[in-house]
Amino acid sequence: MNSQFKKGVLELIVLLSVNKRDMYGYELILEVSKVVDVNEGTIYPLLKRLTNENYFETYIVESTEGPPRKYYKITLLGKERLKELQKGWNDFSTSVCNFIKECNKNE
Amino acid sequence: MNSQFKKGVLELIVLLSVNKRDMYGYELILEVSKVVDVNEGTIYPLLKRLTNENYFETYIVESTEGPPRKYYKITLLGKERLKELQKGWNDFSTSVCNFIKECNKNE
DNA sequence: AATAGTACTTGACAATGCAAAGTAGCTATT
DNA sequence: AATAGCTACTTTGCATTGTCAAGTACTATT
Repeated sequence: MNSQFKKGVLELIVLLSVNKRDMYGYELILEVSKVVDVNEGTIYPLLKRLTNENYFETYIVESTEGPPRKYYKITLLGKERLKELQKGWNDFSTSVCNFIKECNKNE
Repeated sequence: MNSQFKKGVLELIVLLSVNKRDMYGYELILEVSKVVDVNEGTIYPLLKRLTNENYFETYIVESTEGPPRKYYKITLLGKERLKELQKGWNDFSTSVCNFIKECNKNE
């Protein structure tokens, strides 16, 4: 799969997921993987970035199945960012899809 | 606009455009700009890359309106690449859109 | 000759994703 | 108790692609 397509979109997918309910990193990797293939080394740094940008808050919860889990919770700012990104993706993807349709029409 | 979304997609748009008919760089910038904002410094290097990868062949045509134009013509290999990219984009964008729908359903 | 539009080139830079390696805790099997 | 395997997070170096800005150069218009 063309990994370039994912650029920027993973942020949207992660924001959407955490917006539904608080999640921890490892769980998010499994969740995001349902949509697109993704790497550990992509998600964890992304979560750190989104936390630094105040889109997420975090808290630790002990686990009986392994090491403690760092949960991510979306902030108000995060919800705004999500809204913005979602509109951005929507506009972008529909205009690309329209262009593709136009191009394939004349064949 | 989120410039990350464009990653990889500009290649698709350029391939689609040149697949319709031979075009020169400056013309392509105007064409691509109908779909998404794009920069000179993005398109020309991209055209060079696609030519190096044998997706395009080029030829020069003199112009009475300015400097000579370098036209790009898609190759057989380019057509295969286009097909592949188009399927890739299609799969990717529909799965992202489905995920977004799923997430927004429960609200 | 000065300006504006056409046309192409290039270099330094930023953002994001990937691969790989490492740390560490827990559980089950041997 | 030692090993393996799963859970969970971190970090570093790298590749790719897009942006910005500056520069070259030709043509037409004022």
